[in-house]
Amino acid sequence: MELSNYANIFKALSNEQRLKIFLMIYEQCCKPEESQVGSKFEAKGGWCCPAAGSLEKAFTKVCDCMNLSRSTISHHFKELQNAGLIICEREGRTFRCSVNGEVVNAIKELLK
Amino acid sequence: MELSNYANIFKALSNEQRLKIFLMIYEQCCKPEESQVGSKFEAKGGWCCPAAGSLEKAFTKVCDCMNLSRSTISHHFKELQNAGLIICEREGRTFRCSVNGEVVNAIKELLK
DNA sequence: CAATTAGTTCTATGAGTATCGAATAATGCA
DNA sequence: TGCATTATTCGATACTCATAGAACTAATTG
Repeated sequence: MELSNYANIFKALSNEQRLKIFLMIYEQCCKPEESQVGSKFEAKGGWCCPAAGSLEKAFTKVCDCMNLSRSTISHHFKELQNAGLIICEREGRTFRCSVNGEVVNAIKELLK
Repeated sequence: MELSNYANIFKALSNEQRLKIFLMIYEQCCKPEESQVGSKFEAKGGWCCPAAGSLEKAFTKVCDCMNLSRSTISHHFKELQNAGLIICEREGRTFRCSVNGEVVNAIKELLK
């Protein structure tokens, strides 16, 4: 991976609101046990992660947790996807979202 | 550590030039074996890391490797220090610089 | 097909960032 | 003490970013 890719990943995580969005998704997808109890984040009606490793209705749920307009949140999702940090697939009217483990590992490798 | 601290750390690494500066210092301080041979970065007259874990004349050396004005590089050093990623101490006319392991570990912990 | 729900795109705006060159300060040496 | 070296600060500029609201598109459901 190029230096510029790493810079883009860090850029995606450099905004506090966007970092929060990423961590919500990360927590739900990669640490579901922790997240059900005492999560730093709260979703109306609970989070629920039916398929392991991914989060259904991710956009909707994130919107419910944050004081940002939907357009801004949409923009942040795009940035996270462009950086390769998350992967979203349409599921009817909503999105199922998962974390790209390879990218997360790349960060860990860089700082090994 | 607060979410905003993490965001600041990522912000410091989000600019490609600044990331390069950080990685030069990181490589010299934390992976000296690798860096002496076949480093991605080159310093006039070699790097040399007399005291383990720190890099002498860091600013000067970084300036020699990069096509940026000294004022810009100075600014980038400040950002890296403010984020807590590096620690610089004056040594005569130059600076000895080291990586703040705690902050690096905090990133790894966040993505554990 | 009409109505509803979910998310996107466009446009505007204020704030922040990267960069440089010039002026300035700090340090050590002759 | 004066000079050279090293780094910082200042001011300007062009650029990027975060954000909201309005208009729009896509999918589902009655």
